[in-house]
Amino acid sequence: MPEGHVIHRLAGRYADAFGGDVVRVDSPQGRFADGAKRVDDRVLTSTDAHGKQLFIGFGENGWIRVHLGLYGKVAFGDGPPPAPVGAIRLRISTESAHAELRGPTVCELLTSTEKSAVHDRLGPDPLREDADPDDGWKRVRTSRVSIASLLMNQRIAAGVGNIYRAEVLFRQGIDPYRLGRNVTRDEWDRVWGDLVTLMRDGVRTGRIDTVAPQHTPEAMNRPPRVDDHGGEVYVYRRFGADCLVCGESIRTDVVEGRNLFWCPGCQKG
DNA sequence: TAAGTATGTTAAG
DNA sequence: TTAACCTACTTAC
Repeated sequence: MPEGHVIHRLAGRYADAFGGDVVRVDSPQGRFADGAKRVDDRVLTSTDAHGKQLFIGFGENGWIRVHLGLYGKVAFGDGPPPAPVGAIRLRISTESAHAELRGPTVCELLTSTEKSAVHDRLGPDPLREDADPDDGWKRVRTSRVSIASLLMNQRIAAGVGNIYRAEVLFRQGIDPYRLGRNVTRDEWDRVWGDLVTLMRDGVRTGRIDTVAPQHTPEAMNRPPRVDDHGGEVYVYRRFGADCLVCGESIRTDVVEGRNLFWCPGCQKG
């Protein structure tokens, strides 16, 4: 279950396991059988990640685009692949390693032109070197939509999902219902900078911790809750519990179809 | 055994 | 705005 950090991590894992190798590609479940056939026994040349999109490159033969959606998962293992268990959409393997993809929203083979079109409809990704936060700010500064809605928009900050949305707004003390046009440039810069820090940590650790020691705000002097996803968070899924900083009761609402969590005490105005 | 849940997106109404 | 979709796992009955 993935926000951008998971996807960038996967790009690294695929590259480490298979980069430069001739790989077997198939689709035991069958739904990617045609695409798999076209890159089977080819060299896996490179990988790329932009927001929640993962790209696995096969040189002139194109790119596999994967979007995990809500449920998608990849399981890596050493050695040749075992007999398939469950619905494996995409399996990549050599004699020394294998990777099994289950449950993605998207798994398709693209040309490089089609891949470019995907990049074009995504905004800056805090995890990419080429990201320009001004591209997101241009949309935020004039928007009559709430910042909580805007942070779900992949054209504004690609890779941000429901946990990062809730936690970054909490850390920056911003009311999630504040309209984009009422967010200051300084606040946006701080939100962006915090996303860069948090998401880089996420790539390194494989989970979302909002309290890594090097950037813990002084006010956050109590330990966060360990969420079921394995990360340590302050507001995500803590509905009804006391805020770990100010003690007020954490609230929840559905915004952009997703459960938003925030602290009415820490996030005013 | 059935229902509910999940870090997401798209298409139909 | 709502429903549909991809899968596996947990909880309720």
